[in-house]
Amino acid sequence: MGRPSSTYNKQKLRKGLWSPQEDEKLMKHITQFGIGCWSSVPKQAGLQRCGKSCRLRWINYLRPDLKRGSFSHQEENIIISLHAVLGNRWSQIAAQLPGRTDNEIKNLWNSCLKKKLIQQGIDPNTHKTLTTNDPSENQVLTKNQQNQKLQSISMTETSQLPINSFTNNPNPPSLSLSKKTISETPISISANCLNVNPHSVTDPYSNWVPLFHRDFVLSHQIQAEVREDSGFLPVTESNYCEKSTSMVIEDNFSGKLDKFVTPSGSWTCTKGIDQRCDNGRLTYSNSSSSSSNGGNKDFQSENMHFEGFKWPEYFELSFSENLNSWQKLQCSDDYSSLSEDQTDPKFDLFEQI
DNA sequence: AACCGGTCCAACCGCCCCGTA
DNA sequence: CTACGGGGCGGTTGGACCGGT
Repeated sequence: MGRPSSTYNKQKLRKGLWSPQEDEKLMKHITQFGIGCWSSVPKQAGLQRCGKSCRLRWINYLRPDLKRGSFSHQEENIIISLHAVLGNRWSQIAAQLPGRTDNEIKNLWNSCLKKKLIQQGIDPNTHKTLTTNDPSENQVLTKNQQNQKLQSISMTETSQLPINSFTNNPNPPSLSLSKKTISETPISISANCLNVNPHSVTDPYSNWVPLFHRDFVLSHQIQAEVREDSGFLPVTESNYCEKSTSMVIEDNFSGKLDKFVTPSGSWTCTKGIDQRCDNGRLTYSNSSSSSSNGGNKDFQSENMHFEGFKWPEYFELSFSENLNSWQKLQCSDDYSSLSEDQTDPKFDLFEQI
């Protein structure tokens, strides 16, 4: 037996566009009572709508954290890149774009981005050049084939994710992970370095750095200019990490980030080693007495531990202007081999999580 | 001014998955 | 195990809007 059915939804329900009065009622209700059982919202809010309609209206229009206005070039590139990896999984794509809805992205894709890619000679379905005559290139993938593709994904099909401007960004830098595939058997692993390729060539249209993960999309919203002779990402914002920064983790990710290391001092996780995240936010504070200002600072994440998925392979990348995509130059298994080596001393540390 | 075709997007529809009893 | 309802998701649609004739 499910939940008791409501006679309310048997009444004549309104459809179509929402009036400002209806918006106001729904907004008032959510503001007052929060998001709960959508099926009971129409009755409680005095709306002649079905619960689903209310939910949709809230998610796609009334939600206060929605970003209005047209998509930026960066956002469009993210969508194209993520679509290459995820296909029409709009909700997962939307999860990488704060303030944007799956519906909005879907509409943008169908009305604009598809055409844009075709104009560039790229098949919007396969994200490969349209010149190929191989019929297998254009066929719809089966679910198994999709999974195989996700498992052995190449950089031409993966993401180029933005590193936003520190200098102009008043918000604390954040880092988010979203799960793209789920390992059949959860694997506890550790790795000793964030998989940021310091030698990445910057996107000619922006300062994006591709952060690639074989099984996950790593979206890194920290702005940095890539310095090719450096092992790390130099942070240009003078007061970056001055007080605290945070890490947003999605998809019930469990893991921890021990510390950032900067020339001016270490950053340690204030919540300690047992920190777990479930769609939560971790906060870090600077262990050094004060951070120096001015100039570039290198930072590195150390001892990043995850469970339930494999640590990514590490790729060298280059941006191809012709193909408008990132190309894998070479691949190192250093991290994946480390990650699966349970004799690695850091593995014990991870086991404590 | 009226008509027409194309574009865009808000909202609906149908399906699926999950939790509950 | 089954039935049922809620919620989420992707595909589709209908109407508003706009530019051209």
